[in-house]
Amino acid sequence: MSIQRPKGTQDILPGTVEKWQYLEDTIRTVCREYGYEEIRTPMFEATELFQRGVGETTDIVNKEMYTFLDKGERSITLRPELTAAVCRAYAENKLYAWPQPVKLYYIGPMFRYERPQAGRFRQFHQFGIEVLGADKPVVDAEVISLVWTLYQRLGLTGLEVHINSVGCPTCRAEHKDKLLEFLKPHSHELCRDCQDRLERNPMRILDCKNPSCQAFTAGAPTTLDMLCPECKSHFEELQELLKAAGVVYKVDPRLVRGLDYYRKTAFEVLVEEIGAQSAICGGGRYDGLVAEIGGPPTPGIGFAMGMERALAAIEVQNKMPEFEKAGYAMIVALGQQAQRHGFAWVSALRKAGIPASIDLLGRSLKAQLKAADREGVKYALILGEEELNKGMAILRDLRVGEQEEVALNQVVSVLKDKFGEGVNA
RNA sequence: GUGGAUGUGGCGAAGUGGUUAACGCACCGGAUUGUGGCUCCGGCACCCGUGGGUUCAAGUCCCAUCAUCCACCCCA
Repeated sequence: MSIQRPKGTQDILPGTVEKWQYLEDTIRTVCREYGYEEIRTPMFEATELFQRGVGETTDIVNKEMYTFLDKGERSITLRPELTAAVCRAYAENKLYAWPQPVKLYYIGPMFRYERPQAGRFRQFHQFGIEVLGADKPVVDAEVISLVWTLYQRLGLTGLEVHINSVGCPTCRAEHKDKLLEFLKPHSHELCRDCQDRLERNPMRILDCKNPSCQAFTAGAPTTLDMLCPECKSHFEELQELLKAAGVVYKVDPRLVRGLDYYRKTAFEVLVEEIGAQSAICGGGRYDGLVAEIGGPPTPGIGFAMGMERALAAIEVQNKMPEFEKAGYAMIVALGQQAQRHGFAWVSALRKAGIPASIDLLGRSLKAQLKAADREGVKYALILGEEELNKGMAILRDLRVGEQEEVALNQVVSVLKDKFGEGVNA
């Protein structure tokens, strides 16, 4: 096997696509119920969009982007996430002129250059939503409640919804000062990673998993401690609304999301059972991002859900439904003459809305029936020389094991009858 | 980028230096001429990720390389 798929990518084969389709269908249903509409943006964008939109200090921009020059010497990047792109589309297509807020969702592949592991891929899929043009806490609550509803619909249990507020630029700056003040004396005792973070993004030290760092930061001021009145009441109102909606959540003051654009609300949904990469969903508010990209000042909030991780969770919790193979009719033709007739009959059946197939390998009767049986075929229509001469066909019910002769000109109506309402369902 | 584990037919899996590389599943064919699901019989790896090396002899030892998996960083 000389050529294989690129590292961190997957082939989704029959037998597995059904699961994806199920997930996608469930997502679309919930989005429809919530009044969200789908948006599709390019798989690649100008590199600058992500540099500005996601943030120069983030790992995504620093080490995880698939970036290349196209033939016109433009720097292009395979989308590592979609929030920035959706904001770009909002500004570029002047969606701010539409009735606000604009409620969007997307489903599709994202690309990040990372070492793959359980729950992490170079090409992975996200479902996400973005609400643009609304800044009230109800929006935050609706977004979180949509995720909550989706997981319930999928039958998932034991999920933890963590919420936090990282404040606005004003209170965040204040927090940063206080935090540095607190950490400086301990700086040499922090782990090597946190030493770096001290320079780069001190807030992230708060969610360092290193036990000793956690010990040092136990009493550190959190963003919650420093919220300005506006941010504070926003966060409080959000919690009231979540309670009202019956969403079970946990306030996690140490929840800090990796992307630069977050303001106020940040949240995550965790599932422990799926491995080290347990964040199944992450999101938050990003007022200011649209303006950053060149649009009018526009508040926004959204989240992204890892579909591979969601599928993993559904799988470990045994919540994946069984997918039965769709029953169809199989034309079993014997000999060239019969095959020609049979070929015409498959077309006729299909035209009548009855799913039908015919042997494509020129196999023996026995082999054809065996294959039909394996594929879960309900009815086999056997056409041989004898039958053709009589203008008949044998209709065999493979489930029951009984058969009868049917006049060829009645085949369609008889089968239509047998398949009943299931045909077009 | 760092660390660990693994690498035998489509899949799972034996093989602890020495003749023709077990077995199970799957697949293909057959068991009186045109009938599936059970059973029985038969077939299916010039070769053990790749390249070197050690040895009279290697799937079995050594080195390198590649790939996959898991973990770290970080994230969905």
